[in-house]
Amino acid sequence: MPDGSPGVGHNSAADKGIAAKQLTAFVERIERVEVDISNAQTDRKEIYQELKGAGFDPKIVRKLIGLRKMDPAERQEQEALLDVYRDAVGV
Amino acid sequence: MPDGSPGVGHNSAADKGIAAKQLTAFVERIERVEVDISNAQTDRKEIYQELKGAGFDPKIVRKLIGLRKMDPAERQEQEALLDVYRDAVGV
Amino acid sequence: MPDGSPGVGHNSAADKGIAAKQLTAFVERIERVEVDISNAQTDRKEIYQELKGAGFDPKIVRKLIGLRKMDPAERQEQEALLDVYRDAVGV
Amino acid sequence: MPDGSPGVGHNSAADKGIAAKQLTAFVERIERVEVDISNAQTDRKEIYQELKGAGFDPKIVRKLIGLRKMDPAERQEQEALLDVYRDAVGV
DNA sequence: CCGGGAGGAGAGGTCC
DNA sequence: GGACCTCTCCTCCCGG
Repeated sequence: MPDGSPGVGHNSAADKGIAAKQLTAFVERIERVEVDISNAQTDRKEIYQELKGAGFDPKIVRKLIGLRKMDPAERQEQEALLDVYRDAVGV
Repeated sequence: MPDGSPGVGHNSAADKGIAAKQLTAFVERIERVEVDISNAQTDRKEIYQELKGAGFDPKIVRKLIGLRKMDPAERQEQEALLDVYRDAVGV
Repeated sequence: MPDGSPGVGHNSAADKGIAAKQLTAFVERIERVEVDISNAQTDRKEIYQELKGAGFDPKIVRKLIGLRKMDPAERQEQEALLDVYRDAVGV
Repeated sequence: MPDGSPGVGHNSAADKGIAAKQLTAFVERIERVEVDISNAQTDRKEIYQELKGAGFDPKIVRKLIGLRKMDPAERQEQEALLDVYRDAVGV
């Protein structure tokens, strides 16, 4: 056993220790970014509350934002097609 | 202890048995309806595949069906409001 | 023009009519199965309410049903691995 | 009409202009926080990829993180109850 | 075979 | 306190 790993002979326990450290590090990194996500989500929620207080309809605003996210060309295409379908089935 | 419950004296074990039977019954009932749900979902999926094969856009058809689910008056209201918002922000 | 299609000469309008019929048929088929889905979902919800009334915890029952859905071998594997991870990070 | 609002007499057009500005401001604020959310989500995704590359099972790690989010007392309660239920239905 | 996107389920917040 | 409804998360399916 020529290597310099900690522990001589069977070193599975040491390996497990390394893996445990690795895993813990990953988990903590994830939890950190999840804090960021959660904070931003809270911010967004507050904006929607504010917006509602100002008399805007949050549901419609969500749709609006969804529209703005789309590629303009594609959005237009889809809206045109939807109009065709609506006409076809009579909505 | 005048009742005819199985087991004399402490009958907590018997109670647990009863609860176990109850729980199993509930679980099996749920699983049965979930089979129904799953089957119907499969059916729907197949229809969408068929529809796609016929040249229709499944995504748009989903929107169409969503529109049909809405109350007509409310749908019109929301669409009108959305138009107002779109105009306001320039979408 | 020997056929009996409505419209003479160019029949794109007729084609659109055909497509409209097709689309309507698809939509109605979908809506029919969605009624089935909705009914079954309602049934399930009622069972959960009943079960809650009997003193069982619906949330845990959901997990239980999830476990029953899994392949036993795979379930055991995943539980074993989770135990390893829990031990590693100390949960 | 002593105020300095743009437009004389009926000023609904001006009001609409104000509302449009307000709405645009809200929308842009929301979109800004959504950028933050999206960035953080991307970060998390990358960590999961990295973790997977290191030989960990992402799915199980997700469960692990879910467990860590829970209140310890409540977590133990729920796990105990789940064990009871599992025993009852034989999982 | 993997990544992205859509659908469904679960959890939390809100209103009654 | 319960019921509805929304939002988030997870899973599954399709496309590359």
